Amino acid sequence: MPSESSGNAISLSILKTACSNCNLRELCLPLGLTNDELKRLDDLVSIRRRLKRGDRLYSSGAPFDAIYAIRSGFFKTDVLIEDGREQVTGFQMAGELLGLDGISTEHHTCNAIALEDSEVCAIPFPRLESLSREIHTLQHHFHKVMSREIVRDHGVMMLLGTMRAEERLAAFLLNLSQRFTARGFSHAEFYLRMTREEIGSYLGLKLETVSRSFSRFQEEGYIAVQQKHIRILNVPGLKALMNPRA
Amino acid sequence: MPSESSGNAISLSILKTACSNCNLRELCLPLGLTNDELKRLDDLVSIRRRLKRGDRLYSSGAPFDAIYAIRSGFFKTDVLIEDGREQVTGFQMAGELLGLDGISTEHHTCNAIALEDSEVCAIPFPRLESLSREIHTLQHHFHKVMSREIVRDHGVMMLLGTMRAEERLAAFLLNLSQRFTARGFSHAEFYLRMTREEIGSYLGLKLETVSRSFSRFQEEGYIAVQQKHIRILNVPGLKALMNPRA
DNA sequence: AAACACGGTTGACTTGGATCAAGCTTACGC
DNA sequence: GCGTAAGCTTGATCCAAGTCAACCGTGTTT
Repeated sequence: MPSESSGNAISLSILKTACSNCNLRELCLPLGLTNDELKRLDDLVSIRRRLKRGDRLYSSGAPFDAIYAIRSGFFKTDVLIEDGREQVTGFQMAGELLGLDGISTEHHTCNAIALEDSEVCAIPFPRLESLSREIHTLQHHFHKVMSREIVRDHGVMMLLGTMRAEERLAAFLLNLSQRFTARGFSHAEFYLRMTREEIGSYLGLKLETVSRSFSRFQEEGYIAVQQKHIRILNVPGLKALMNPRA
Repeated sequence: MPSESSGNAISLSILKTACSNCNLRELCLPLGLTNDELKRLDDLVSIRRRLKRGDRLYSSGAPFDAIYAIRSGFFKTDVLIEDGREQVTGFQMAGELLGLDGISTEHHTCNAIALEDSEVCAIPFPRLESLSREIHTLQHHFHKVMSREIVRDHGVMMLLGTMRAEERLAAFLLNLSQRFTARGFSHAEFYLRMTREEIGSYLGLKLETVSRSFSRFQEEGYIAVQQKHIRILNVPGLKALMNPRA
């Protein structure tokens, strides 16, 4: 693992992490649990792990034993094929879960890489299954989270299968904006944590096309771009761009 | 519902359906259950539904209350956007589950349409959740099935995001072949249940491109095509096509 | 402060797949 | 058995995005 945080052998540290006083509990796994149930989840989610920018949370092929809830930071997941092609399958932010792909074969099938210094809570999967056999609400919510991931993937297929470059990028920006809003950040102004190349990989475009589309959006007054700093100036305009026919 | 089988008001018929003597149990939900557990699943999976070619199993927006196991037949799932664009999100065959997308919002988010006369087992979701709280193996297997769907979706993203037309089609054919094989059919000879347009929608291509690629594969001797009848003549050749660089 | 590297922008040119269009095949209804 | 429609094939042309290449901006290292 080349990019493991060097000079600090212990990247897996045991810290008191409690879902019950985590401000992400309304976005994350604990959603809908009673206080008593929350306490039981606390016992399970006791290991927190810090990652520096560029570190891998897990790699494709590695044995699966836990899913991870992002406490802070920003990640990408990607799949590589032998000839070097990369497909970014998603960008994840605080409150979202990572690692669901590993349940299927008991091995991870993609790489999860921190795009900024981040912190995650490890949730040992067998214990999550056993607790969700006891807590109905937890079980149901977990199923919803997995299903939501499937629905999200369908949206990406739609994007990749039917949209043109500028529609894809508009959809991407609006999606980010909406997710930042849900976390209490500005909907109109944010920093991109990923490069043009990573955006391109996610959207099925080359980095030059991403860059050109950003420039066009700026010329048209939809956004202001300065490198990774984005300000959205015209949400309805972007929405119209996404769906030029309707 | 325009295409509901007319002249036959009862498309939802109650028939004795038992997982315990279903020959798909090794592919489907029952995988890994003991005989006693299977009996309990039988109680739950009691409603079978027949669909004619073109019928919808469910539509986007409809309330979700059950997932469906395909007993026989062939389906597509698709998502439509307002301007009429269609994205086929998958083709499903016997032993596979339909409807997982609906768990997330309690409403279906795509359409499921039979591509040939088909039969499905309806599995009321609340009852599945309650049974899987009791049967460990069922719970775990269900999680694996959902996870497998996520992994499959990543594969489609890879295909749509990074592959060229002929690579996509080669991957598609090899995937079908492999799934037919797993069901005891010939790996080398089968009928496509979907049109060129549906294949194109799934692969992010126009029907003309699909048709031309089929023709090229035939010229090169990789396959023999006659409308919907496909014979695969050179599996290694197709595999090489899929990944020309490596 | 200079030098380097990485990421981003922009331009010129190419190309794979889309589009438009015509004709063919197969299946089905009358 | 004939007519029609739906689906498939093939050709000619076009264009959105890819490729190749030069240059710029910013941040980091020495």
